[in-house]
Amino acid sequence: MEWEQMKLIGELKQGKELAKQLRNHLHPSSSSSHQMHEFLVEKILSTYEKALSMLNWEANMGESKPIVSRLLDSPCSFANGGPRSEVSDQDCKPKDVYKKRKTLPSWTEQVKVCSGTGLEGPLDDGYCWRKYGQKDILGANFPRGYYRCTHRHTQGCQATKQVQRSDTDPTIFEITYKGRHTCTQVCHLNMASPSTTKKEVKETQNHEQQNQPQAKGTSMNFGAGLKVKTEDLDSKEDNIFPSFFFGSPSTGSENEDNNIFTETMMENNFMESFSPTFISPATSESNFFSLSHCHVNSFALNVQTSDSDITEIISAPTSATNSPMGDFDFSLDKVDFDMNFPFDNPEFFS
DNA sequence: ATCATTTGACCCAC
DNA sequence: GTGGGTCAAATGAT
Repeated sequence: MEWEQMKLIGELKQGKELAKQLRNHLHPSSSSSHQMHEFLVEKILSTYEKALSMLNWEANMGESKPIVSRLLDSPCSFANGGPRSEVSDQDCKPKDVYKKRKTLPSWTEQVKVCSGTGLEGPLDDGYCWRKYGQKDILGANFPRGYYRCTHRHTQGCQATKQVQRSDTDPTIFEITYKGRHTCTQVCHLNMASPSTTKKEVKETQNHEQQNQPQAKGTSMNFGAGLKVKTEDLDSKEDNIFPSFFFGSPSTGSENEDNNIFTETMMENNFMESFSPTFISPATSESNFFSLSHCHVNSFALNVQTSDSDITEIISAPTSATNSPMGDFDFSLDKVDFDMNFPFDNPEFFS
């Protein structure tokens, strides 16, 4: 077994331990929500178990290359994108590729932006996106923007998203994510990175000016105005990803319109800190504690087991990097990170 | 010079 | 045939 795999396994184990710690903090009370906590935490543990067993399986198969790399190298894998990707059709018939592309899991978030708060466009979700297309959609007042991960070529990350401004409520952006990030994002540490957001704002504002003028302003202010509703819409086939609903306990409202942070924001910050895999000593702590200011109340969970091969492939390598939180529910108010989290453990940041 | 966006064209699914 | 998703050359921004 190669060093990368051993390291990966070690980190997965660490994640497992962290999940256990989380379970300890979310000690079950009589409320059903806590039962849900317990259930979700158990799912996390089982996910890690799966990942570990898969790694062992890979090792037993005599493969020495890291799984993700192998995945991305595979000419027929989903990682090579659509039918007109760089890969020749010798090994992959276009139809097959399309089939596989179709199996990419997707989920939709509705990001609401309130005018007057300085947020006139969809908040950056923390990932680096590159726009590769825009389409006027039939029956839609606003064009749909197509974005893919900036690291598609460098790291083979196949994550894409579509940004569609709502017709009924122009302050709502429907963001459909497809595929999980397999890249090691670097720019996401800057939550307010305007790399794509400004563009999204600009493009939508252009239409907005045509259709329904609105105040301008693109400064990124996380404090107010952003409302996120995450839906699990697509996924008739093989959605393996959860949907999250962020509530704002400070407001006391059950309405998800009070949500503040997007799933990916949470994912990027919390999980980047939670999963030691991509953590850096210089940034981990600040990111980690920045979350303590988030009012995260609950995540609505919707998990489906996959029956397609490709989804299994996707879920395995990404579970430890991109979606380790996908299956559990937590309330930061209730989690005492300081007690058990090994910040001062040098191995943690290895 | 490099990188990101725009936009018309292409391809596939329906 | 049409609509949606993607590509890639042209263009723009830094």
